[in-house]
Amino acid sequence: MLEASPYRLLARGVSRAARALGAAVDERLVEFLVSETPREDLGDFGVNVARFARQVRVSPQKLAELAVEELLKNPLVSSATAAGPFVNFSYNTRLAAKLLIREMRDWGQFQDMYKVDRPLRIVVEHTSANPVHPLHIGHARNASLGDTLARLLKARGHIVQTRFYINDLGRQVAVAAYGFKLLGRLDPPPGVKKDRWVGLVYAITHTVMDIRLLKEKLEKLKEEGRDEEYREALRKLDELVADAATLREQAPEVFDAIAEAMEGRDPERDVSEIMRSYEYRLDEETVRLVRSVVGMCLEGFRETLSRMGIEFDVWDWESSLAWSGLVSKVLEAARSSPYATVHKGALALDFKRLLEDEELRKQLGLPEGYEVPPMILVRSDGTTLYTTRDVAYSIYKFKESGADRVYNVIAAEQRLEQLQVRLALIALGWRREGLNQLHYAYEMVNLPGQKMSGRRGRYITLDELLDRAVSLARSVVEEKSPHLPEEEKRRIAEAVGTAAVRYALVSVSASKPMTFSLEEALSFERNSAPYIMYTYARAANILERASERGITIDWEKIDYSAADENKLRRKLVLKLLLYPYTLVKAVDELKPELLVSYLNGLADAFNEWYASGDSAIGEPDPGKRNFKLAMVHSVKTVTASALEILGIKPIARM
RNA sequence: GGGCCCGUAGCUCAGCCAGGAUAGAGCGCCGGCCUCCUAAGCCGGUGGUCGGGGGUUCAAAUCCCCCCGGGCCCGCCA
Repeated sequence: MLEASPYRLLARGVSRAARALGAAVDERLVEFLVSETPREDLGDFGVNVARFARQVRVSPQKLAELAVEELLKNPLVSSATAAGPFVNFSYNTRLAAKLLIREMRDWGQFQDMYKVDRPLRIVVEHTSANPVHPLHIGHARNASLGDTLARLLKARGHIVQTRFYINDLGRQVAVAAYGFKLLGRLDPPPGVKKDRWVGLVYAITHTVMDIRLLKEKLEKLKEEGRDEEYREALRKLDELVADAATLREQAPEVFDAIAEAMEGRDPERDVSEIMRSYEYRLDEETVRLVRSVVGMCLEGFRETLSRMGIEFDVWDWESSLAWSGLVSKVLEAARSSPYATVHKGALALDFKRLLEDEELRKQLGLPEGYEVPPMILVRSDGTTLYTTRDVAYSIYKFKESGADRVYNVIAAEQRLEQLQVRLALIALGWRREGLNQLHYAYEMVNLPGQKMSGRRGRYITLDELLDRAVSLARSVVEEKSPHLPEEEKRRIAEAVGTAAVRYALVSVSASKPMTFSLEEALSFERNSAPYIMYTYARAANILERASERGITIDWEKIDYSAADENKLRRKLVLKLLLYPYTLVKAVDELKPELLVSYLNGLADAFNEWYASGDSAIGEPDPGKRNFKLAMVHSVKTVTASALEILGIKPIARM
């Protein structure tokens, strides 16, 4: 069926015509240029062959005519014409329908068709949120993209493993742990979700510390008479105090307990001490404390992510990596490396000479003269930096999983860091790893009118967002399907609400900053998860109603001529025919949004046909009824498949 | 100052890598459609100097250069 796609048909036609003229054209390129014709009378699909004609040294018209001859040899092509430089053709709908429906009947075989010949072992690392506050909308974009990427690659036949990197050696975790130490207890108050609790303690601790620090700075500025800076700092203090007040409102006793316990201490030193003790495992009490705090947060993450259908194969602790000695190994390699340097008095790697390698620059896609600042590896207090540990983690990911390739789904703002890690790998002798670790970058998500800050506890959590989505979905269910049992209404609302969020997040290209509007994601109209799910439920319902009346599809007695009888049926058949090709393209280009827009188009075609009143169940002719039901079955099957890949569970009723 | 990403209809976005046939969706707005397999649906209408200016080309939303606007990066943060 992949070969029956218009892309392959035209590519083969053009390439054979060119070969007859003694030249070869790049079939991939032809495929890229295929498009639907702008007008029905021109045929179904076409391609402009002007650029290939130049290559073959004939006129575009001539090449187009030859390609037409080639196309006409294929029984799937009912007509083909040359229109100027364009080669256009129309499908033999009956044959296309027959091919389609036969493959759809045996779904397993259908799925095999878009698998690669040689599967790769691929790791997708995604989400990896700092375990110090609940997940927010930005993490949701990361998680949705990452999980969908993994599902896409799996559907293509690759062996995929998803991993979450628990970043527990950073300063932020130490601050959170410090807060809990000052507070003297771990457990959240009853009814408070664990990650929310960690987030609150973290924000309070961080903010109280910052206020202390800023006050000290203010005194100094006042003494030194630096008025302008003083006023600037004073304004900042006002903001901080306002944030602190908001935080205190949420949990006055907790706030006061932490603030009081901090009196007379040196919080900066305390936090550094926690970091050092933890990274080098100097005392078990600190280890237990940090692990407990992080563990609470992760439990919250898991809960939230599972609502979106996201689970991980492996959770990697950054600390375990350090304790295993792998980080030290990287440092040793760095010290004896020809790229080692001292930058601002600290051990660092200088990539200048590495980047002189033109071949390497090309492989990494870096232009000539591209500069990368030196990468500092160790702080003066002896602790390592995130980037350094990330180098060790990269090696670990490849080694542990036997991966051929690793995708890191990480915000675009970390581009430089991700590049430095790759360069460090290459510089230190892990060349294969460096070349095969790819950064899947995505831009930020904005909520209209929101400014978020984890440090200050200013954020809308993903939980809140999902809850709101579900409750909106709930009210629609109540309105549209009041007769359903309570339990089912609840299930539908949960499925639809969470799916709407997930779907919206992968429908915009990763490279674009997006504005997430819950209202739009939940518009429940076209172009949304609810619309697609509704379409699926509709198809499922037709088959259900049919079987209630004792009507089942007799696959041996399908009258394929029915496919030709009206435009809407025809359109639907052709749309279905495009699925495998679309899926392959979405995987190979790492663009889940292609699958999203395909699903929209398929749902449109199905709903148009449905609404035209061309009833399947009401069809008196058995052969034609078999055809229509088989078509409904195909829509249901393809929709379910695509939704699953997007991490959305279709439901039969809504 | 240097670098990366984004700018397409009132709003949210496809299309740009791989240049070609009157630039596509959805939302919004206006007007229709439930005795008929689920109306979370369908049909019709409305709406665009593709940020601006140059260039390359038979042909530019798409390629190149300059400029403007927005975001991000250039930490002994992650």
